[in-house]
Amino acid sequence: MSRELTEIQKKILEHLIDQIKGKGIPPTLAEVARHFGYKNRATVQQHLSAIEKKGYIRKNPKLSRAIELTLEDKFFVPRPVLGEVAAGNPLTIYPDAIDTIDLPTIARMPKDSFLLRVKGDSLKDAYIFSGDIVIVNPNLEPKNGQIVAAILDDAAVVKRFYKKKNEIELVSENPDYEPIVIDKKYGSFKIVGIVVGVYRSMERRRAG
Amino acid sequence: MSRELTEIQKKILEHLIDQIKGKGIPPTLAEVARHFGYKNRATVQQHLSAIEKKGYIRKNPKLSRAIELTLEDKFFVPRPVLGEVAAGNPLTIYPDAIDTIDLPTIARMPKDSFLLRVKGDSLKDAYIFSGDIVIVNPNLEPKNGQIVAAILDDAAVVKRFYKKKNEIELVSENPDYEPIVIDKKYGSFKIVGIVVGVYRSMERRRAG
DNA sequence: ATTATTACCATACAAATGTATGGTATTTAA
DNA sequence: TTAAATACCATACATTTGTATGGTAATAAT
Repeated sequence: MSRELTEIQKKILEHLIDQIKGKGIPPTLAEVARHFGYKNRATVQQHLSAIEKKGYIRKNPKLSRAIELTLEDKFFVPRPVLGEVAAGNPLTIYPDAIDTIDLPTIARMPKDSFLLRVKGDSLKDAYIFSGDIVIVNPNLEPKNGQIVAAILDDAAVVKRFYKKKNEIELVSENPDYEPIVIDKKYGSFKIVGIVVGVYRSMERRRAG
Repeated sequence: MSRELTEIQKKILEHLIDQIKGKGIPPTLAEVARHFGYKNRATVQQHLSAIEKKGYIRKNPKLSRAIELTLEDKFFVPRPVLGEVAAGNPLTIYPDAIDTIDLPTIARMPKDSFLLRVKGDSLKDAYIFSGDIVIVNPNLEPKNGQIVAAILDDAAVVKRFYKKKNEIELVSENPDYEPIVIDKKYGSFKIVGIVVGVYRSMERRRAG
């Protein structure tokens, strides 16, 4: 028996990861069946035991929703990086995921949050460096002084946010870059979310 | 009705968090009952609805294990920091948790991993700064060049790991600090785990 | 003194759940 | 050509699950 998953098994495993990581709770057989339009739980049942035999999940018999991801043992799960973001001058953003990084399983994405890779050094005084992954939560209201990800004229920036009377000021930590001032009524500007964290893997870095 | 949890409700909520964050799957009523020695699910049922009324969890009726943590909406969950660790000169380690930080809910700890707060600047060239939280995984074998947390003479250090013939070399990123060389047979030395990630909250930091 | 809240217990029940078994059709491998 | 694996379906069954209801006892609040 090969360790390779079939296309359908792959899709089911992806769905399991999405549910477990995103919704926080593994689905039941019935729920998976519903999601894929299967008329029957037994179909899912058989796919799951195939996936389990190939070593990607572990099931705790008799218990409901007891699907564990064996991937967790490797401690890293692939996650899409939605774009690169200029901490210095804006960069154009990409329509789809530009890359996939191995985010550790400790980093469970909150619902709807996404990752951006930082390019440039304008946030180095906030200890965010080129190559770091920032975790952006789109569901929080930005408060003064928080670091936000924003879209400005179809490009993305990561900067510190300050609300003034009629303008919004986006400030770099690095004094080499001038603050950006935007009129509140300006159309091509949108706060995407606030940066709730920075993650930097130790994997690929070596001592200089 | 107050928003305060009773002692027992607090214990049950903690157990829910542990199960959801640690084991990855919310428990059933029966499982919680078993854990606390209750003879009956209805007891748990009533505690859960009390906790839900007070706003700490949300239940999806009729579905099994459908307990969501409302805490997630606040995006930060208290997590114990097991000690401080000197990136520069070693510091004594503390027997118990020295502090609790608000780790974002995105940061789900892998089983048995723990947090250490970094003090000192010897890792600044690896972009780890004083105050950063490093996530340490004790279940991985260190490879050359990886950053490890180690105990040396009852103090903890975070340094880059290199295995030589008869010695182990612990190297700081910061050239101000000399490498530490330990004979492999030396007793009071132990690798605690490898640093799988760095987390730094954006919360309490302000622009200079 | 009375009412509410808390902290348990027991019983009951419909619905959901995991699993087992058997079947069909198609594709892939030996 | 034959056998295996894949991808579905249907039916059946014991257990588990969430929930409802009712009860007791202790404590806290009014």
